[in-house]
Amino acid sequence: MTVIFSKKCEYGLQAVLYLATQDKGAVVSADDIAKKLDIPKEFVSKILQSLTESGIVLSKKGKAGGFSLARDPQKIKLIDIVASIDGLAVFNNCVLGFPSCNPTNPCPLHEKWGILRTQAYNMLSEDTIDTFREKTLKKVAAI
Amino acid sequence: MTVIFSKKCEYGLQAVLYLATQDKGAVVSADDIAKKLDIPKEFVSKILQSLTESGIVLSKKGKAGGFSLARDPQKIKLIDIVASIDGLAVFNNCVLGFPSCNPTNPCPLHEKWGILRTQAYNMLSEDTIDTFREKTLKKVAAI
DNA sequence: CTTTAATCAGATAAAATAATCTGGTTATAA
DNA sequence: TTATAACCAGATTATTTTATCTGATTAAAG
Repeated sequence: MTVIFSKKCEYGLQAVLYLATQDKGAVVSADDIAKKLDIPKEFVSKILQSLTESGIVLSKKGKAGGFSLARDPQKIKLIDIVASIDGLAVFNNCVLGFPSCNPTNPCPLHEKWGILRTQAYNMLSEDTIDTFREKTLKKVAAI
Repeated sequence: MTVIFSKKCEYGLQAVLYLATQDKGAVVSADDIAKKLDIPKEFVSKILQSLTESGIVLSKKGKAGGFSLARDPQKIKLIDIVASIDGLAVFNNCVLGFPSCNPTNPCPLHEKWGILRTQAYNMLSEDTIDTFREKTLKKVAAI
């Protein structure tokens, strides 16, 4: 099982972080990305297609084609990828699965979890992905 | 989609919290629990069966049978239910899905997420479920 | 031009999760 | 002692998620 994001979203985050380690304008094929990250090629290919539609990555067709970031890594945040793939329901839904959990009708964990989920949201929206360049390079090298 | 627990686990947590609102020794049928919580009867029934095997709840067979807590609510923590149903992998796995994410080979979010996940673990292991009695009663009444 | 290597779109398959069904056993209580 | 209402065990079905396949299109490079 995944932690909080779907596999689709995890792979999307990994792929975008990886693209952010490339030189500006560089194009990387889905096949290369899949190999570097050790994830299924066809799957990540589909995910990159959808991120292209969302305007997060650019695709270049034909021979020597592939993917690159649609904007500067200083202008992309992890929450953008999450919002595009999984959506933001995880930041609204009840951690215990109770229906309509809100301040008026809180579940027993509502307040405590509310604090954590705000922190989680911040973790994904405070930094832009250029911040993660070095760490991603190291991590990917070790896969 | 769920937040961090499977549906099975969410329902299990709800059911145990509900049992903790009952008078000591009181027996509640799976059908009653399902109705109060507005969740599928057959499904919660299976979950309660497994929680019986884990020694978290007691089952009483036959007419007027049902379920009750296997020990005092002062001795049960939410993490016990999570550990029994989903396991604790969620507190070890990489939030970005990278393989073998650890202090030696951290992903870009390793440290930040590590703090949050410790807090999440604490949230589930600090209090015993008797603490949640009042809040659960209110929440269930409003379903 | 033709070959090649890539994305793209849509269908399909496989696996995991969620939910239900069936028939059996157990125990209460009329 | 019989009817009833519950849990139990295992099988099955349904749904969602994950992953793959197929054929078409695109564009670079020989």
